[in-house]
Amino acid sequence: MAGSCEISNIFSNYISAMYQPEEAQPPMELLAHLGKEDNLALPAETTAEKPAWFGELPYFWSKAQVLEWISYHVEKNKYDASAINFSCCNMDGYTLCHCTQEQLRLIFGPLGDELYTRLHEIVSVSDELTWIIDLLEKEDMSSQEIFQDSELGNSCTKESLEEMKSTNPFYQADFSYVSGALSPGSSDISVSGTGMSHSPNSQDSGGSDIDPDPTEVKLFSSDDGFADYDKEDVKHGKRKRGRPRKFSKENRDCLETKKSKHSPRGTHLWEFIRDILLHPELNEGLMKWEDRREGVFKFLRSEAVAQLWGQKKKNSSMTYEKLSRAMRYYYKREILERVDGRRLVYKFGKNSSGWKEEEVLNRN
DNA sequence: ACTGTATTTCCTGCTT
DNA sequence: AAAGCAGGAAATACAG
Repeated sequence: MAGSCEISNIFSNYISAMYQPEEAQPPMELLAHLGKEDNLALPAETTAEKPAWFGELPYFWSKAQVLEWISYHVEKNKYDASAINFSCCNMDGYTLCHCTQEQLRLIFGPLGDELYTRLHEIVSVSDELTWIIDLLEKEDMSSQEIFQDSELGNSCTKESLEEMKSTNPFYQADFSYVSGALSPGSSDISVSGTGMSHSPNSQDSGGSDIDPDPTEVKLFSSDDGFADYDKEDVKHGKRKRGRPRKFSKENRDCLETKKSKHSPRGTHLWEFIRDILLHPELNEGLMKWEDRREGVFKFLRSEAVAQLWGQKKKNSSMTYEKLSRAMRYYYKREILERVDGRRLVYKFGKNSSGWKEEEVLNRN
């Protein structure tokens, strides 16, 4: 029930971390000046504490929110607003998100680069959380037992889902389920109060995780990373990363319908793992800290995490076995340290970062 | 074109 | 017996 709210909060917190509270006050006088254009007036209450764009995906920003966000950065950077061609600022968030860096530079001058960077920081945050959305959707759908034939990968259901995705113009933003744009009545998309329905088997008992059927996750493998969307199709002739798989008949059938996939660089496995751990309200049941201070953590639902990683990399055949091999490579690089004798338990090493409580708090 | 990185995939053997 | 761990080997996409 509280799922969508929780994600909204998470997103809001992310943005809060990016924009420190004391700086988050948009300059009222500037806003008033900018707001003279017809439909750009800002609701006063939205600027009283947090800007109107706070906690909402850029894709869904209204023209006013876009303007407010721009104003915030004008003020923050002490930029001479007279150099800006305000006639070009009358755009909503969706339009803004599709502006190239050059376009923004054209409109905002040198500030355009800053705006482009900041905007894509926010967008990348939403992209980082894609897996959470996917998971929530998956959990919810499985709870509704819609995909009873997951073992066989019911193609009709798959297709209808894909169609559902493609007809949703905001699907690629991946937050369409959680933003305010979602109708309150659609709470069935969200999950139970635990963030995820807790599997009775997900207890801390040696990692025997009964996960949803991997094929079920396949059905939901989303194409995150809107920027790379089109490139995938162009490159469909390329082979998949890694050693070629030995094809069993089962695998052949599975792969025949699989899209070409490779993931853009940017998020490493250990960062992905770290990010799961940093969101306890969402990762409940997937992973947990064993010793927060020391960076010791444990997989509770190893296969589910592997599937999520696979989803992120557009690789539906990811397993914990493969994921764990990649994890073991981190020992040598001291990104992870060995924890002997404890199954599914790892520890962050000195070459990892961003997981310590101080680092998380100072994240800016 | 080449090289290094970061996986991905498969494998054998061992441990829990 | 099954699951997980360890680590070698090979393959690959991608960035520089």
